Amino acid sequence: MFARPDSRPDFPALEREVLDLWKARDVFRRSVRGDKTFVFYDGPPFATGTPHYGHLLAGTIKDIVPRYWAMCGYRVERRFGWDCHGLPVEMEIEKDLGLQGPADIHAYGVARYNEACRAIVLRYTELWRETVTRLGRWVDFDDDYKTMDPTFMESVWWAFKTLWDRDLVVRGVKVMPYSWRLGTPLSNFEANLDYRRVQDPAITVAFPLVDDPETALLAWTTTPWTLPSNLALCVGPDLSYVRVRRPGETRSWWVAEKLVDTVIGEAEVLERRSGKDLVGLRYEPLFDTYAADAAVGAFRVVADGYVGEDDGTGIVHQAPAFGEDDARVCQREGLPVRDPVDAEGRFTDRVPVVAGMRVKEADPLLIRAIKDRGRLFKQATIDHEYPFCWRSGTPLIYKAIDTWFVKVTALRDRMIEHNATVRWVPEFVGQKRFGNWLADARDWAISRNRFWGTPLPIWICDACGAIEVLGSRAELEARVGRAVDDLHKHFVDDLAWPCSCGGTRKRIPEVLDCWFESGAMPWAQNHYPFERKEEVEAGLPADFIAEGLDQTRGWFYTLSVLSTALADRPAFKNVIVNGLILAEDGQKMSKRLKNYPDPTTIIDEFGADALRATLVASPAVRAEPMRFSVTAVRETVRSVLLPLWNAYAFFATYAAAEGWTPDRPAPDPRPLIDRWVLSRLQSVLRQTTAEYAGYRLYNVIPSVLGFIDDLTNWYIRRSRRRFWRSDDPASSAAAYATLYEVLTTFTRLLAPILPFAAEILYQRLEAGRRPGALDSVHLEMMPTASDSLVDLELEADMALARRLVTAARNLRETHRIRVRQPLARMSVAGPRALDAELTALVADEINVREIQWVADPSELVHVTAKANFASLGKRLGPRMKGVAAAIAAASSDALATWQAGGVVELEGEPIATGDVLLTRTPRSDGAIATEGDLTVQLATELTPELRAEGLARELVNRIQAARKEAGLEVEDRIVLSFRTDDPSLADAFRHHRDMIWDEVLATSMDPDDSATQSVDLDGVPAFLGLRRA
RNA sequence: GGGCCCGUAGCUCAGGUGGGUAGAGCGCGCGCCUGAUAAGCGCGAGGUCGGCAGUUCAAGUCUGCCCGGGCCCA
Repeated sequence: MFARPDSRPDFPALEREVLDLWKARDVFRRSVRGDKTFVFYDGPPFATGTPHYGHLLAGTIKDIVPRYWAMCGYRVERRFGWDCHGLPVEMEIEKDLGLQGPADIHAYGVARYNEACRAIVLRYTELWRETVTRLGRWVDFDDDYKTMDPTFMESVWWAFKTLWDRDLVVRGVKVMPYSWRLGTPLSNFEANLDYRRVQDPAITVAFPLVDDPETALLAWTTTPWTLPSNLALCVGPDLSYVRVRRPGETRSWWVAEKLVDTVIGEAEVLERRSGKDLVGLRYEPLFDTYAADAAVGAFRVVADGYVGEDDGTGIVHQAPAFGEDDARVCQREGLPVRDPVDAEGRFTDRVPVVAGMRVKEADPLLIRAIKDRGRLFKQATIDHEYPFCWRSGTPLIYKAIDTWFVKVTALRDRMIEHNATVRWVPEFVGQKRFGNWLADARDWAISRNRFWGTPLPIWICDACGAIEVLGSRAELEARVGRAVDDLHKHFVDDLAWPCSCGGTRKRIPEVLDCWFESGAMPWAQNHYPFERKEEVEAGLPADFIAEGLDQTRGWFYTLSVLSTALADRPAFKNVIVNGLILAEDGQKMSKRLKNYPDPTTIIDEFGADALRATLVASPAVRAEPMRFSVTAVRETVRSVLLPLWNAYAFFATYAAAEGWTPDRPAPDPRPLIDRWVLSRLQSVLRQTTAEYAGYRLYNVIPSVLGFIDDLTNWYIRRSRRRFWRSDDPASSAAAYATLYEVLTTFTRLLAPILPFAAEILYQRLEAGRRPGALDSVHLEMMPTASDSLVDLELEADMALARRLVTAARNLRETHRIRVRQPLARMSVAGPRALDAELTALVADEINVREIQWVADPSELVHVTAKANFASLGKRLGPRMKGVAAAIAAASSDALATWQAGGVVELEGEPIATGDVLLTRTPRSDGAIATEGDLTVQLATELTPELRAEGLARELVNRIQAARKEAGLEVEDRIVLSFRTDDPSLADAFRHHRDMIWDEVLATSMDPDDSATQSVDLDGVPAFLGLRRA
């Protein structure tokens, strides 16, 4: 019936068998069933590399939670998603094709370029599929979604058009890192790739006041080329500024007070004002480039908190086209963006003195011009870090770029309200991190000057500037009068149509930020609203998503923006956020440094379950960083998988030997220890399912570990005899039925986290061996805890019994008395006496003849009292110290009163038993030990009779060892021989002959001279021999 | 520069709303048990709870500042 298990399980090999079984029986597909729906969204990864531990962790979480709900009767669709567009792909292709930036790409041909991107995007998908599958994650790769699918892109257009119609899209400029060599803006990420230490000019320029030409504001800059575009000067509103005059001069200067020494040197302070009191002062423009803007309020002092006084003058020159803060401040002040620099980084004719020159090359000429105007206060150079284009090696500049924005600021309040309904695990991510991010969310720049992405569906008339936004393929086809099958840039850029004004409507060149696409995934994966309309609307918000902490500003955010904008709902109800996985040395995992083991080698060596359990029991499931180490995986095998296997193997070994089958009834009532383990099982079941349901996966493995200890180190240990050569058929039947019930129930509980181990046990314990068993444990229902089986009093009593055993073992060790040596008695003083059955169990375990319950612990120990600060502190407050001292000095009468549960008055305060903590210390140096409220004493005196029994048990131990050494099977009978010169040992052997024969399965004796194997029994020499009968 | 998280034994980590002598696992040392056996169990050593102030009868826990590490943003 049950097969005898392999003694040494090869988990990776067993797991591969499970994978085959799942595939052959189509278990995943069949597990997607149930009449209630649980909605899961899969965040799409970039497939430009191979999966790493972060993906595996997120993948494990994304597997566990859906498996759990599926076992609770929910239908959980799981579709894999691929993020196909975006810069990472483009960068790889540019490298492959040897292209550098937009000019090269245009020359190469956008169509060929984009098709090259398309071809490479799915390069690693097979590898992903293999790894994710091997991990045991159930997710549908066949019905997946890709952000480059025409249906997906069409839904993205619909989403954009919907935002447009709701007035949530605006056109503006954004100051971005810009490579004039490539003619393109870069992402902040790219700008950070190549910082170099360089020398730049650092000049201080004077801006005389219109109303007082003898007084000038001093501004400092390291980019003189931005000065022709100056439109304002900015001060810190709360900084202190002074007007100073140098000795012997008539002119005076405004500068931050803190910086007078560095900027001016020795000077006389004429006037002191805070920044906000300088606001509104008008000054003479430096160049006449944009002098006309004086009419719209340019060339005056404004204030903003970003201005500091650590360097410069505390007064910052504002060129809104070339600085992000400048642009923000000037926009607020109603000033225009003025940019005299073309796409190649050259000055236009707007600045005649340097027209045609690259901005950086123009610096010296401009400085000269400033000097000629008498406006150069100070010229210096600065040594600092400056960003360079990581591809062309030319310095980057910051430059205003035409950009389309989503008006997140208009959605912010609703997003905050929606976020309050989301269960974040851990909580702080939602409340603090994401909450703060939402609270000062800014408008979202969604256009990219790139190629491989979903084109912005915006057409603009080249004559009148009329804007037309499309939301479907059909609309486009209607405009151009033919079918359009692909919406990528190279298919739609040339599509144009006449405008009512007589001009032509042409598409703008930009594509969408690929984050827009991932945020639109709830709709786009189902081609909403063109298909599956009801399904999508019913599926929002999702019940569950999970990603890494880095998605706070990524997917979590874009999902929230779009679901608020499109549906005015939260995007998800529950989210688990995982932390970063670091290498063992605490550094980031780095392919270059090879400071971490390849995930597949870990899985090949230890199995996917071990990896899953390790990851999911780590701080990474609470969004904290985790140091990954092979040791931890090995430890998981040792502490979780092997004990589990051993428990199964123990059961299967004897069930096979005894021919036990699951249809054998268990007696009612069952023995105490069976009721205990069933109670523990139900308690763990209740606790664990609550953790699953609360998405606190990090609590599951720890609570499971406690039960494994109860099961293997106590239940099975104490029940061994009942499984093998039991002399009590009813007890044996109960033991088998109980352990079977425990193992099969526990298996279901573990199935979401350890899907392979659970399946292995299910196949060996149930499938085909029990009527009604299914094809897979993952088609079973998660058991619900049944309160009727829970006996908390019994659990507490058993816990007390185990503490007694521990204390007794401890005493034996300190007094060097091995457990095989029976002792006459153990005396116990404790909180309560155990019943006869448990007392007998403890006596057997620690090998004493009798356990005596002592009512008055003072026979064994001194009792001293201490104040219970927790109960008294609140009541007494400052009087605590005095009362605590009085309690510590309490009389023996008082101590006795407390022990009896009475109340004693001290310092005018009634002190009850609960207000004190009683400490016991052993009274003599006899074999007494205390642990908390427990005191035990072992009677260590040995009578000849006890000594003889001890020797007999030593002998059994030696014979068993010899049996094993001889390679005998468990059930083999033997012929024994024995010889000793020691009279007491000979006596012990004679006296306990029946017990010894019985234990070692001896059927007869050989002559004494056959005993040749020398053994030592506690210092007593003897010889024994044995052979198979 | 800003937001958030982390800092507890050699290592990896627990330590609701402040309250007893700060715990676990691994590693180390010692011992024990055993037909679940290339396992298992017990005991021990090991700590300025990152630092400094403060609040409090009482701080690993609360507050402030500082130091170190990480993620994200600028």
